[in-house]
Amino acid sequence: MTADDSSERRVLDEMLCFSMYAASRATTQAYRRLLQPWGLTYPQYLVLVELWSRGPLSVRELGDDLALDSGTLSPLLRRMDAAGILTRRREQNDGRVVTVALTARGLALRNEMSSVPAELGRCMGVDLPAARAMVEDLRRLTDTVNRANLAAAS
Amino acid sequence: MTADDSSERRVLDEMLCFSMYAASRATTQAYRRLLQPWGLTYPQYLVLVELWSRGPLSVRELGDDLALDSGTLSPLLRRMDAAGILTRRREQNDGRVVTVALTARGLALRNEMSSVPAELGRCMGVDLPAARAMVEDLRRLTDTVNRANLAAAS
DNA sequence: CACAATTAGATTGCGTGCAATGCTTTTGGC
DNA sequence: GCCAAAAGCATTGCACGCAATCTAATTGTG
Repeated sequence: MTADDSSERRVLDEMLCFSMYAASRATTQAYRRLLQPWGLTYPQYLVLVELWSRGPLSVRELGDDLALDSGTLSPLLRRMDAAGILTRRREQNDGRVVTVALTARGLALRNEMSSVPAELGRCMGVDLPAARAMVEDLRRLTDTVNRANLAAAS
Repeated sequence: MTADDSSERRVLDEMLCFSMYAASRATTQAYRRLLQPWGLTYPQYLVLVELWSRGPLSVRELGDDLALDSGTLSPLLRRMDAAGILTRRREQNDGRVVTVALTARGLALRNEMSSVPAELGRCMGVDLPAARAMVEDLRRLTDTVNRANLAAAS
């Protein structure tokens, strides 16, 4: 690796981080607009998508899927509960576990909001093969970074 | 486009958003660890990088570069000011503008923190051509989404 | 069975992000 | 010069994200 490569690396690595940071905020912004009619935020929508596809889940399972901890999920789920979208019930057989389940209203949202993914896809303007490739790259990068974070924590 | 393509599109578009969201949080987490010795957050580090490379900037110029508004930057800059990293001075010739400039301490951090980008690059495990391609893809996507957001706002 | 260790959630505290609003200063139209 | 419009920033309010801590319940070990 030449000295030029080495210095371009540094700049590019920081640009890559910033690009992901900026892209994530821009798409969250798009979601904010699309979800506004239902008064939902993007992470709340993610919870909905998980419950639609997987059925009732514990807070821990939700957190594993979305990479969010109880410090984020507890108040978020409380708000969605207050909005009548889901219920939280402590399990009988294991009093530590709280199971999150959609209400009829939460289930009904699946049809009401069926056009959201397509609308969002239009906003991004990425064709199918490119989207596949980006998802693959981002996943690999996320896995690598998470492993580095875990290794450094121990 | 077949029906299968159409349904894969929807899923993939949502996966792409989530991938960016997850990747952004994972890298921010890596930065959190690397910046901990200096008590800095990732957006604070971004402000530092901007001021290192471009010199004193107004709050507006910083906000344009980082896509952050005064609601985020004002308290952030206040904290960095309190930490002795930078100063905020209202301009004489235009009383609306506040110019942000690094202190000697803020400038000194450039050398102290010179290894941060390389450390972060290692965490991500992406080679140079792949990083270039990802930055390009993410930029284009961000631009497209931002244009869609602006168009919908008007 | 007793009891330490573990697990699942909730809570607290702090720093973003961002919409909405307010204030001050400057600019542009007349 | 006057005054409405615009620009630049600060503040408020709310919802994340996440570290740290706490509580309650369960599990594992002897």
